[in-house]
Amino acid sequence: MKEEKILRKVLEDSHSKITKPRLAVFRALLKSGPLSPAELVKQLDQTVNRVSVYRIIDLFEHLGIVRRVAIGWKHKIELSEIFLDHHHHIVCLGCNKVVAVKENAAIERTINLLAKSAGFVAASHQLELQGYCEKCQRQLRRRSL
Amino acid sequence: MKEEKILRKVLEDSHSKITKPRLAVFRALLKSGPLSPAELVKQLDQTVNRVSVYRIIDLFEHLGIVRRVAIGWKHKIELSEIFLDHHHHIVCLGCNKVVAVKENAAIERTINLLAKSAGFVAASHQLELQGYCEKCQRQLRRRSL
DNA sequence: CTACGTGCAAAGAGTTTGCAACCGA
DNA sequence: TCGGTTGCAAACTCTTTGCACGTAG
Repeated sequence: MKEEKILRKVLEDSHSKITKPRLAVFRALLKSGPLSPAELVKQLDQTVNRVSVYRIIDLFEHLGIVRRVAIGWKHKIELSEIFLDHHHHIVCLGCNKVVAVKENAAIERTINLLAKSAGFVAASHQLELQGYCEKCQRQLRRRSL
Repeated sequence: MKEEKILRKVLEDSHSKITKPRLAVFRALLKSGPLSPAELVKQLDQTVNRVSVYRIIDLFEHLGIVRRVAIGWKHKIELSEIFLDHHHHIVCLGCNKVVAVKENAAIERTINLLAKSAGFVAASHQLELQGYCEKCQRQLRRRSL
């Protein structure tokens, strides 16, 4: 339970209380990965009130515990890089599976150059990929025979 | 009015009618760039009904006339690559200005490699940057003196 | 004990649906 | 003319706000 220790420390440091609803939201995200607010609400139904989920997301976002990411064009909540490595998402167009891909130096370099070409200094970025996972690639090949 | 000709052709080819509301939505996007559904509704208030705006967005999306992009964690509608070059967005953290940056080969190559490292074949991608534009960079420097 | 956090009720956005009237081909 | 399209009313979903009660520190 190393992650939960970090959570407790962040909450304490900001003089926020460690409550059951907050732990429940955190655990749901830790277990299930990126979830939309609605999915979080549904998953915690009977445990945490709808409204509290929204308020906890807000708090967590301000404290840097979670961040909002775009999956497709909808946004989801996921634990921030305090808990997870800097990564991006690739969504399989065949089976909708979401896989995390680790950030690497090449990407970072290329992105900084891209920003520079527009006269910008890059501060942060998000990248989202769509493609086909190995399993779905095989299925596609079989179908096209 | 070259773009409008393309629009007319796409609508005709799909046996959809060329109507005033549809032209109005298209022109708003052409003039203003990425807009959220709500912004579109507001901009077209008194011209096109709220509900019709949503239906037109839907139609345009299915016909590939527009696509939904994540700006911040909210989504906006923008004309698709039939009308615009493949590009990404960089948002200035100082003044919120959104600038389009053109796609280049280096990015594409790096992204394909990234997908490959996860066993995926990349089909498409979106990249969103945040940073500081030239003007805001200068202001930051001045302030920190 | 006290202030912060939660749940409930209800208000407010944003989005969708059903239906009659309208209009582009 | 006629079927697709629009506008209006209303339903529905998602998110925010106000307030009294509960609870962590």
